[in-house]
Amino acid sequence: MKSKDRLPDKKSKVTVREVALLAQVSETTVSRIMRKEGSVANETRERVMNAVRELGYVPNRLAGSLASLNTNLVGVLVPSLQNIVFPEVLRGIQAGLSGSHMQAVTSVTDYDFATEESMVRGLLAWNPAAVLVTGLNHNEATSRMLRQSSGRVVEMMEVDSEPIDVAVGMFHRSAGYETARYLLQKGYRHFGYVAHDIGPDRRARLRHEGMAQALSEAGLGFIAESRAETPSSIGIGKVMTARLLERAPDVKVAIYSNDDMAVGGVFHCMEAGLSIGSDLSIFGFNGLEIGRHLPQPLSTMRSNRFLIGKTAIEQILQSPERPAEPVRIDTGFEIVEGATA
Amino acid sequence: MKSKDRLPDKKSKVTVREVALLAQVSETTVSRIMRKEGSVANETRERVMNAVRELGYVPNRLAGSLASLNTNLVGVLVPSLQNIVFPEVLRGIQAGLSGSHMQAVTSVTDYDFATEESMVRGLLAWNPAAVLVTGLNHNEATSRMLRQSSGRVVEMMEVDSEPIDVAVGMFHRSAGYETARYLLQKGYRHFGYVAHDIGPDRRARLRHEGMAQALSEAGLGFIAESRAETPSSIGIGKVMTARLLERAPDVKVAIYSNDDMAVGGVFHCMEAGLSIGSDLSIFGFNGLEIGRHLPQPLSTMRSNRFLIGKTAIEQILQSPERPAEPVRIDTGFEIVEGATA
DNA sequence: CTGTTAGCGCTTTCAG
DNA sequence: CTGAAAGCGCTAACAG
Repeated sequence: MKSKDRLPDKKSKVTVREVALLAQVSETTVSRIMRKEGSVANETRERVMNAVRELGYVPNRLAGSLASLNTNLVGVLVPSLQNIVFPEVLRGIQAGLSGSHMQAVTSVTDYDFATEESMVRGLLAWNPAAVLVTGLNHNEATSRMLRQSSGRVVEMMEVDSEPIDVAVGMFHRSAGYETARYLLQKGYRHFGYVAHDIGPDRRARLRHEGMAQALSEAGLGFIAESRAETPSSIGIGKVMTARLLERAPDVKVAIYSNDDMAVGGVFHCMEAGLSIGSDLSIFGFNGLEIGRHLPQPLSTMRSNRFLIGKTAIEQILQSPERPAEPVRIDTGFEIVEGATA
Repeated sequence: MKSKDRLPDKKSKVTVREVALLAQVSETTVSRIMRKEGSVANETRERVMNAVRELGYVPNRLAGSLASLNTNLVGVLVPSLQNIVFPEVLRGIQAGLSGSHMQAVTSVTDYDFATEESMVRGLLAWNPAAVLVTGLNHNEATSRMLRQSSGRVVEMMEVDSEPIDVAVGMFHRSAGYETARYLLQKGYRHFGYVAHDIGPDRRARLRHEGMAQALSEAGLGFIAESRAETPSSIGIGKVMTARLLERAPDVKVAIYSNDDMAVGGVFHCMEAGLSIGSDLSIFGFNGLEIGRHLPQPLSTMRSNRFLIGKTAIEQILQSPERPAEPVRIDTGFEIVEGATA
């Protein structure tokens, strides 16, 4: 053993008690100093801080939070980390959190309501200051727990229906509607739809509904739809595009459930020797970085994912209390005019 | 108010006490039942569970963990969520965790040692059963805290040097070396290097060292290097590739710091009308999904990110105690033979 | 500016 | 199989 014997013993835990003893003050004073709250004589503070350093004291938040009846925890539930969308929401959350003393606890539901329920239960057990969940749909038990929980509840990504406390996101139905309107105005008449498994993805379904409505108002509809039974990926986007064109070779523009799928469509066309924009036009959803850098920039609809995460945190930082009426914050969406549609 | 008055009052918190009172048993018994530990009469158990349901009781883990002196928390620290690499590690972690009763608390360091230090301090305050950090390099204070902490410590991603407790990952130096060897064997002699800002990215630096060594052993070296001062992205990969070729038009193969950068290189070539594989060959690192689906599949080196996360969790689940000697677990790497090099 | 006194809600012996 | 008592480590009043 080469370590100096003066190092704190790893066995014996150091608590406020040890620090107080060493610094010759009360535990309260130590606590006050650690929390940077109340006023303390400079001389005392230094004595205590020296003891803290000497002992390598780290306050136990379990005890602190239990005593003060409030944690600095924010529980976060996202459905997936498979594509870059939710990591970007998480980045927004981290950005919003930085500077605050809050800490995020993240779990992944895999788009499954039962999993969501057990994770919400697990999160609430920590008495978080807030819980951020994805979407406005949950099962009965989850909704009840969230409604009854003492902290704030933010439902992220969509504002299409009424939230429990506050919702931050966009209107997916409108996004779908505007997508179809945009393409109709560009003169397209032969529409196809390519999607991942949107069964568990209510927001993708809402967008599809909006598109269908706009088309129907124009006396049109999708000539063909090609839906996978797996989560979205570039690979499955390629496969589903091939399938769409086999089934309906006269499709002139394909709307995709999201950018990952759309990029797959772009790659399919490149390989099949199809000219994108004339043989087949492509429109995505999300506005991911990759779309901007494709040889022909992807036409798509930007969702403001980072902003959603950041705004969600700003909301809960603003007030520890729920508003009298549920609030919806629309982070909007914009058409990204690319070269593929 | 349309809610039934029989619903539990949202104001008054329910604790073991309330449940015990309603079920006519002691708090101890309630606690035992909630923890599924020790033996209880079936009749009693049912009475208690009914009370639990009626009151909507959720045990407070803060109190529980404080009393039992151990949490089911796993603290996780990753440097970034910008590209899909670390989300995939997190997926592995979640996968390893599912079925266990552990919960992950994740934070992002932004490749900054000082940030890492404060986050490690913040995590340790929750008395986690384990902490998973990225990489084997930390600042002095962080290393000390990790060494002295009571739980397990896993250092993820690399095994190039000696860990504190257990390291799970690959040898990045060897990966770089093998990359260059592979390309040398294919007959390449004019090498270029394209990178993001690898200052804070020790693993990318190790790979670069490995490449340089292999080249030097062959009496060669990089003709030109093009390094950005920003994090990796497809966009910056494009820009840096253009810059490399301006500076050194005779480069025949470019090795990239990772796949994001390499995909940018591919897109640059497509736009510039360069034939990939003959005008310029491209080699990445990571083996991301997108590379497999490019019109010409990307030649790259697969890192097993999901496996790293999953293995890290398996290690800490295996034993709550640190091994006598630090352990390194090599998750390996493999050349992915694509069409770009 | 500092200390005293009570808990926070749960788990843990240890008896019965 | 069940309960009583004694904390876990910290913070919140309230005095002084």
